[in-house]
Amino acid sequence: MRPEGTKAIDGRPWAPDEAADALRAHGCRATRPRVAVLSALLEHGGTISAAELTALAQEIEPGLHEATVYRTVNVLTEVGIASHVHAGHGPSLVRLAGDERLVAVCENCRAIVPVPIGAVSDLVDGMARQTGFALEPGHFALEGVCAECAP
Amino acid sequence: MRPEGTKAIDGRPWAPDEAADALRAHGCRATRPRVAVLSALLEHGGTISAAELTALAQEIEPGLHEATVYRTVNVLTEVGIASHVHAGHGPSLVRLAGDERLVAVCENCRAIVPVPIGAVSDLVDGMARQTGFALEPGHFALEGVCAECAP
DNA sequence: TTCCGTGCAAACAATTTGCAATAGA
DNA sequence: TCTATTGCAAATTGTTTGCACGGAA
Repeated sequence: MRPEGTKAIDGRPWAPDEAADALRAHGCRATRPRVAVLSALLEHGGTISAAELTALAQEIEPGLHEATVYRTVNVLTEVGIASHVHAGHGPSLVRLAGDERLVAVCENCRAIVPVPIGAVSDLVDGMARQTGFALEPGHFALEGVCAECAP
Repeated sequence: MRPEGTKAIDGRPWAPDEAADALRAHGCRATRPRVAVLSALLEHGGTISAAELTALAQEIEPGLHEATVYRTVNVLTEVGIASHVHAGHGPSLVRLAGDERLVAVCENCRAIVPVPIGAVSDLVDGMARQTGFALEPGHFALEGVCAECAP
């Protein structure tokens, strides 16, 4: 369960009905499947794969179909509630928008390690200055081997 | 055609029979399909998708099957001739090992932009020091919007 | 009531694998 | 010869889509 007071959508604290309210506030219908998906995402609070999100949402709404999760995630992304991260070989990951922390994924155990955003600000600035390329640090994951898996 | 004198496998200049020789030198059988795949990779000289590599190799060895390209790339990777890069949504990319330049992929036009390796050395050091996570900068691509596609 | 959204099944793309035939060393 | 490697087809995985029904607004 997400601790009370933790920042969620748009930086507001999370409340039980936030999911339905947020959906309506962003101009989406608050259907049971969508509420389940968004609640699961709020409750998890981190960066998660579609499969894991499906499993969590199905605890709230049994019978919910994985295709619905993908469609819902796409809707949430379009209206700015969620965003997705590409993580190398593995499936892409979902999280709340605004939580634009960079993540690193272990190539061995698939662990997701958050990276302080400041760690890449020089890189982003340098790329913009030298090549005009506008990096989107929230859209990709770094890869390597985590401390646990290192020999 | 790759210009004479350009660095290829192990930093040596590329020569017509290099593919077969390199395969044998690394303990692999130099079969026609493998020679075709490695020649295509040498000739291209850059970072390329499996589908593109298949097309190039089929110009040398018609009828070559895509599954063989995947298997060959895996072999080349195991023996240290090639390496692969994960590039966000798109398919993963192949290149010669030792060419560990970081690349950035445009989310809009899929252009592949090389990034000087020095651009991430601070990030790699910082991650190692602060979290023990050993980044592999050659294994993932940065993502963002290239100068051409920026508004 | 009127569409939007859902479940389902099927399509899809990228990649891997089992198997019998083939070709290097 | 004798095993590594190939082509082919089929399985896998992650994700998207067409369609007819059901439920929000």
